[in-house]
Amino acid sequence: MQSGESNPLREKLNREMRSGLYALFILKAVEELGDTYGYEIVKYIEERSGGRIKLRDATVYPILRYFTKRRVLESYWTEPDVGLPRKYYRLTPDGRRFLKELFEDYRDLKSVAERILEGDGR
Amino acid sequence: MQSGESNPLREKLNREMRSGLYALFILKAVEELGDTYGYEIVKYIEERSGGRIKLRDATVYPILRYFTKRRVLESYWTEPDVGLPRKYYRLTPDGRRFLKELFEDYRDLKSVAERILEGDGR
DNA sequence: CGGACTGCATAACGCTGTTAGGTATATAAC
DNA sequence: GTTATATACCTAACAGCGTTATGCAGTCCG
Repeated sequence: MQSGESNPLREKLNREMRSGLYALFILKAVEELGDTYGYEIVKYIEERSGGRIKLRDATVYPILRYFTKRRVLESYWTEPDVGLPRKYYRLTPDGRRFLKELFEDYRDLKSVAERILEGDGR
Repeated sequence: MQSGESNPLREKLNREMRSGLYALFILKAVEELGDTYGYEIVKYIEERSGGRIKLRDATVYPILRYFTKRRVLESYWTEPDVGLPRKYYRLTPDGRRFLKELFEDYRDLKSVAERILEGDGR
């Protein structure tokens, strides 16, 4: 994208690698930002990744609703005097624990991937 | 699985995180093993990951064919005097270059994930 | 008044891995 | 001899995901 890539197969596999981390990125963003909303999450991840991860809103909003349904997040609407209504999200206590577990899994996967791909630990 | 996990949501997100790396794991296995075949790839990855990554054959064989169609891999059958016929795969020259690129992308994603999740580099 | 940015939502689509089968040989256990 | 396990490959049906495309709507700038 920013580098002159144009290999469709490479881009496809890149998307696949990234997409598995979206849910974790979003939860982490909510943890970092405190009470926050979809659009801000997208911007936060984009900025944090140096512009390398650009989530679509059609990716983020369903994930937020999905987590809300499962009590990982909770949400509420605000009606500001000026501007559009916003739907805010924050981690529930269960969600906080869940994010910790998921983060451990991520670390574990990282070490497994390093073993397979970079020959560490053997 | 081996640890007493039984949180379906956690398992689902774990699967998603892992699945994005399958193609890369398989290509890396072919690079490491030289001429090799599906069953051996599954065992190699399982052993290399300390039993944490167990690919299904129904996952691996379609991926091998997919890469073969795109000239990343090439394949040939062997008819041993004893045992079952095997379909061997190896990297093509293009495939070798492609794997290098993909490996760079993986390293890049890893660093981006660390920036977002572990607060490195900021 | 038009464009860019903000802010949320849903439907249709394509692509993946999973699940669940099928076929087949070799070997060890009972 | 028959069952179980390991080896070795394949395909079809399904569920789930992100992408694409589209809609609505307020704010701000030129």
